[in-house]
Amino acid sequence: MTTTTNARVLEHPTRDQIRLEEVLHALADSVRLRIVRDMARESTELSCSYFDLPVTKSTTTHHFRVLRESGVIQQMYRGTAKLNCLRRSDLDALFPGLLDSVLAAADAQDGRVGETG
Amino acid sequence: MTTTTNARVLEHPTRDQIRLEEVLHALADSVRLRIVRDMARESTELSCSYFDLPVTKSTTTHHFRVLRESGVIQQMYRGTAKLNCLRRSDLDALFPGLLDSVLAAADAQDGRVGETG
DNA sequence: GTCCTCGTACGATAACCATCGTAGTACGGC
DNA sequence: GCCGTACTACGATGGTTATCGTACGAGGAC
Repeated sequence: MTTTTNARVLEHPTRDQIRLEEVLHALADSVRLRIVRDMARESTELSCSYFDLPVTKSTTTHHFRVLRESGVIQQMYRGTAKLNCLRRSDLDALFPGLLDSVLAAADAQDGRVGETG
Repeated sequence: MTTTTNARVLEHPTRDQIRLEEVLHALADSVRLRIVRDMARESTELSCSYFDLPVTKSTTTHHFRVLRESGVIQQMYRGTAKLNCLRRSDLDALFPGLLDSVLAAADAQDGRVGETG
């Protein structure tokens, strides 16, 4: 079935459906936290292949889906690529300060662990 | 072996050993988030049995251990009871604003979901 | 000493999850 | 139409976790 229907519709939770526990769970994985940090740093739409992750592509797909379904990121297709961006306004509206403090904490922890130099 | 050694010593991570991912994971469970919120509200040492949780005692023990080993709470024995308190100063020093934003987010979500009526 | 309460340890179990490999679909270039 | 790139779907797998029940230990009350 070479369906030409653009079935490439990605399910996202609405703002009201975003749950704190799921967001925390999404951020509690080091691979996903790294994705989120990269996205916050670039602050533009990035394709999945932009990220150089220490896992295979299928695992990458899995992590992006967890992030999307928890409401942390938004994904959209553009040609063969899939663009990702943080749902900053939604997260900031629901959980003021949460994302920023997580990002700052991750940066601070990198400094503590001392992988940067 | 009825060892009378006070082996009732509880392992806690030092401040430097606390890892953001583990803290987020600890907070990403609804039972544990509830415990943390109750502790933050009372802001005093509470025994495990203070909390009216929808799980059995052994599961409660498990959740308290996860919270302790991730560095979120401190536990100490006093007689037959075990007292718990948040490691606020450690968490605030490592992850400024994180705990407060999580607590505020949990309160806001309660308001949204409207279970308080 | 005898009980009671509080919490732990251990084993079991079922669910979840991070990971992979392979096979497949969607889209753009030629 | 054909191929390559980007990503997905599916099945498998091994590890972690949330849950329970039962049996046990530690300390206080009597």
